[in-house]
Amino acid sequence: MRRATSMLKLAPPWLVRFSSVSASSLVDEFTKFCYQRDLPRAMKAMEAMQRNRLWADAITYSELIKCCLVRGGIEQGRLVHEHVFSNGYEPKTFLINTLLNMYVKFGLLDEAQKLFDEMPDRNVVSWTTMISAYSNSSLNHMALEFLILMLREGVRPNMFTYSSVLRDCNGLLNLRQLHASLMKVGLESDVFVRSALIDTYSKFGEQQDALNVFNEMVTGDLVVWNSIIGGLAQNSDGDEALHLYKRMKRAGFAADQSTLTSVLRACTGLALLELGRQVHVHVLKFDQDLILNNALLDMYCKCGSLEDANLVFTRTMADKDVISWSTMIAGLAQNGFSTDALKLFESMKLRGPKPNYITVLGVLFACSHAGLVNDGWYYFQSMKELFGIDPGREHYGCIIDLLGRAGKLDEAVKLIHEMKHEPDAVTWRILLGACRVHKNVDLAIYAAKEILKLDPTDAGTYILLSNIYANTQKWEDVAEVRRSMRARGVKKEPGCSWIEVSKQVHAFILGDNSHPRIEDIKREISRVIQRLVSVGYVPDTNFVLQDLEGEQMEDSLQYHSEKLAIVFGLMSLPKEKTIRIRKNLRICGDCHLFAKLVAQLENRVIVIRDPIRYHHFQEGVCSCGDYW
DNA sequence: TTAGGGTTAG
Repeated sequence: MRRATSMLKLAPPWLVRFSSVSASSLVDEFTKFCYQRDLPRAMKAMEAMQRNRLWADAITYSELIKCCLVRGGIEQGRLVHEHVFSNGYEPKTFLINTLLNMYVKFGLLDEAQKLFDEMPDRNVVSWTTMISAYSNSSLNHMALEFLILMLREGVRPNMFTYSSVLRDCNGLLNLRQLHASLMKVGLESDVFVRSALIDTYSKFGEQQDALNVFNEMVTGDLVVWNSIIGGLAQNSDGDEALHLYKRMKRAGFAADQSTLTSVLRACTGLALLELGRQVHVHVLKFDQDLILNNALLDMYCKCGSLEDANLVFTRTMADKDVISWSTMIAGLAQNGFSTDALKLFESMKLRGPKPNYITVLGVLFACSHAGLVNDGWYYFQSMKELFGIDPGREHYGCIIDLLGRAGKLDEAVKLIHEMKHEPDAVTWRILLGACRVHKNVDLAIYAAKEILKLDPTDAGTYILLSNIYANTQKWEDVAEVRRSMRARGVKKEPGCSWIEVSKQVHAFILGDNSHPRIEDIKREISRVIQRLVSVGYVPDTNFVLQDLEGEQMEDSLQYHSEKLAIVFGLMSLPKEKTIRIRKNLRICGDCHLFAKLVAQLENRVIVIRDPIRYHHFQEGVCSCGDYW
């Protein structure tokens, strides 16, 4: 009796309680605690059940495992695992799947794999859980391998499996095969599968396929719309992305953070500042969303409105990550505000996140832009030591630009040959830009030939090369270049400039007279040129190394697309409004001079974004420092 | 019990 009493004293209170209840009420108590999400009591009850060789039903355990995931930890999860396999109890596949999912959610792939290997019967859920786990861990080859093994075992994939595995495709062929096989079993109408298909086709740059999948949709949801809008925006088809955004709204869907991020990206690509500002109003609903705010910040930077970007960065954004800082630093540098970019980088080092690969690119770009050769070299040579980042091809590109800008062309070539990475077309184009500024024809020919070896479709480089040969009267070489262009089907892209006026985008294309006010614009250009000539403007017809990408000598200099757009801006926008233009080709020397003088004479601010650089013209100077 | 969409450079 004394012994029994002492045992009771030693035993924890819950054991005393359960020792007095029947087996079925023990399980009932456990079930109750599981559904009440009372994890500590459920765990104690489970221990008592184990002592008494009692088990509950699989759904109750699955509730307990959910509770471990939300409120507990892996230790409790492992105890559940141990219990459901104890004393010869054989858990159903459903329950093992739940445990499998638990290990995956805790990030314990090895343990999940071990359990999966030991499973007597694996069903589609078991396989899909593993496929999804590998897919989320970026082990795409494993996910695909599992799909093959699953098919070999005769387990048929369902919509869950396909929507997981689609993003693991290692090639377009693979994607088309999966697309065909899911169509055979009629799974293409599932919204998850459809959005995964759209997303994956977009990632491979197959926009038409993505659009086909989208257009076959009868009923879809917001994510499907977001997939197609996002895919188009990421593949530089901003116009189509914005068109579908309007359709989405007409179809009755309200934009969420993901939609607005993609819409902002489309505005960024098209330099549509006014539309971007309208989108900003909707962004205010999601003011804590970091990704969306970063996209907003980038939109203002790339649309050339650094005032707005600064306001977003300093006032709106409570949380900032390395992307926010990098965006702002690169934005300042690209728009010609190098000193501000470097100051911001200093404050990032003091109170911001750790800089990454892209942050350093922005910093080097700022140094190059401001001609800070020593600072650029310092950051380049110490980036590994200071920030733990190995210089990549792009960092070398900035330094080649830095040397080129400073006129150190020989050193730039030496660096290209010394760098660890194989130079690509971009590397050689940077050198070519320096040759243009410093009028080094021989080196320009060398760089142009290197570009064409790597990118035989680059129309601008063919034309540049042909112009150089024409200028030095090497007619056979001119003919050879033209032959190569024809043979490869390379065509000169006409110069095009876009300007946003009263919520409408006006496009001006060289040689195209379809704009309703084209005659007025041409008359106004003549008047403006007359005024400019009176203050000393002489049209610059030296195109040989001026015009990199194509608005040609034989075309009328006077009607280059950016001149049409600038003058249309003067005619249509109030005096205090900045004239903002986006171009598809690099700005030519004459248009650059024209813009500087117009800005001065008409007391206007003009911002032109070409494919590579930004030009802020104000009071007769350009933020690019005449280097582009 | 298993699934899909958004941000910095080039």
